[in-house]
Amino acid sequence: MPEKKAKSTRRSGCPVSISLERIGDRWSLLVIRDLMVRGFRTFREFEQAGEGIASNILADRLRKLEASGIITAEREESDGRRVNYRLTKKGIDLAPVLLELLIWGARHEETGAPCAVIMNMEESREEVLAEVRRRWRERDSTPLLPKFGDGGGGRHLARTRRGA
Amino acid sequence: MPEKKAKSTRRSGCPVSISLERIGDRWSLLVIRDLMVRGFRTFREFEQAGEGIASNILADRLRKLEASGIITAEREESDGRRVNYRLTKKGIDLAPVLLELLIWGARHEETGAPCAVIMNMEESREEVLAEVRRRWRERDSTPLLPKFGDGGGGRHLARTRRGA
DNA sequence: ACGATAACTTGCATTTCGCAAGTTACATTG
DNA sequence: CAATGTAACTTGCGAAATGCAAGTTATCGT
Repeated sequence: MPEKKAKSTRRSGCPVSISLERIGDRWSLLVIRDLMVRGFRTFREFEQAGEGIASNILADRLRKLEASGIITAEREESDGRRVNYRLTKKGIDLAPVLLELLIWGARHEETGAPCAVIMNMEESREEVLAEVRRRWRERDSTPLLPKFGDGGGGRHLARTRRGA
Repeated sequence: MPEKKAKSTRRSGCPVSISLERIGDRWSLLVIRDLMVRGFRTFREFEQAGEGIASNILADRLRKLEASGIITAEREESDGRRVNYRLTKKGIDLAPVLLELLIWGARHEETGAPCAVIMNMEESREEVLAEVRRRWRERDSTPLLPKFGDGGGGRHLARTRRGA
C-alpha cells in the first residue's frame, strides 16, 4: 500500500485553512481532547469511552494525526499488544484551541457542563493551560476533566494547581 | 420544505463535542473567518474569493450556521437580490477559537503567513480580539487580514490599534 | 496449547461532498 | 416594458467519506 502524503490540494496558504485541513472534522479534536485531559492512551479507550466513534474511523484518524505529527504511537514494552498514543508538542499546542472551543460551547450551547466551572476556567485560562502542559510534560494521566453530561456533570473541576 | 431542527443525535454533553457538532467541518470556520476579518457579506463573495467552496455546500453551511444562531441573513433594502450575512454575538464569540487556530497553524504548519505577523498577534491576543470585536460592533467591513499566501503574504498586518 | 485481548481490517449500505448546470427573483438597460 | 444581467440559490449525479458489523492478526495469561 503506497503511503499517502499530506493532501495534495492545499486550499490556500491561510493558517486557519491549513489548520482545518488537519483537525477540521468531527472527531480529531475529540481524540486530542481525550489525550489531553482525560488521560486516554489506547485505541480501546477511545473506542469505548468516546462519543461512539467507529473503529475504522478511529484508526483512520489516529493514522492521520500521527502523519501530521500531532500524536505519536508506540508499542508498549511490557505488553506487545498495546499501542500507546500520546500528544507531541505540536499536539499539546492545540490546548488553547480546545479551551476556547470549550468555553464557547459552554457559553452558547446547552451542554452538560456546569456553567460555574467553565466561567472559572475562562477567568484562569493561563492557569488551566499551564496545568495541561505540566501534565503533558510529566506524563500525568490522571483525568483533569469529568465527562460532562454523563452523570459526572455535577462535580467541579479538580483544582487546577495540585499543591497550592 | 420541512424545517430540520438541530441534529437529534447528540454525542455527549461535552461542550467541546457540541461545539464541534456546530462548526466541526472543513468549511464553517472559513466562512466565519471571512465574515470576521475579511469583511465578506454576500454569497458571491464567499463563493468566489474563498478557497473554492461549492455553491451547494456554501448554501448548506450558511443555512446551518443561521440555524445555529451563529450568523444572520437579511435581504438588503436597496437591492432585493442581495442577502447580507453577518455574525451574531454567538458568532463573534468564536474569535478566540479562530485566533488560536491561526496561531497554531502558523507555528506548526507551512503557511503563507509571515511568521513575524503571527508572533506579533500572539503577543497581543487581547488587542487583536478587541479590534475584531470593535469592527463587529461598529459594522466596520474593511479587511483586517490579507489573504495569506495569495500574493499578499509579504504585507504585514494593519496595526491592531488605529490611533495608537 | 487455548482462550482472551488489543488493535486494527474488510465489506457494504448510507450519507455527504464536489462539480456542473439549471432555476428563480429581482435589477438594470435600451 | 421586453431583453439582458446578476445574485442566490437548487438539482443531478458520480466520487469520496462515514457508520456498522464482522473478521483478522499478533500478543498475553494460564
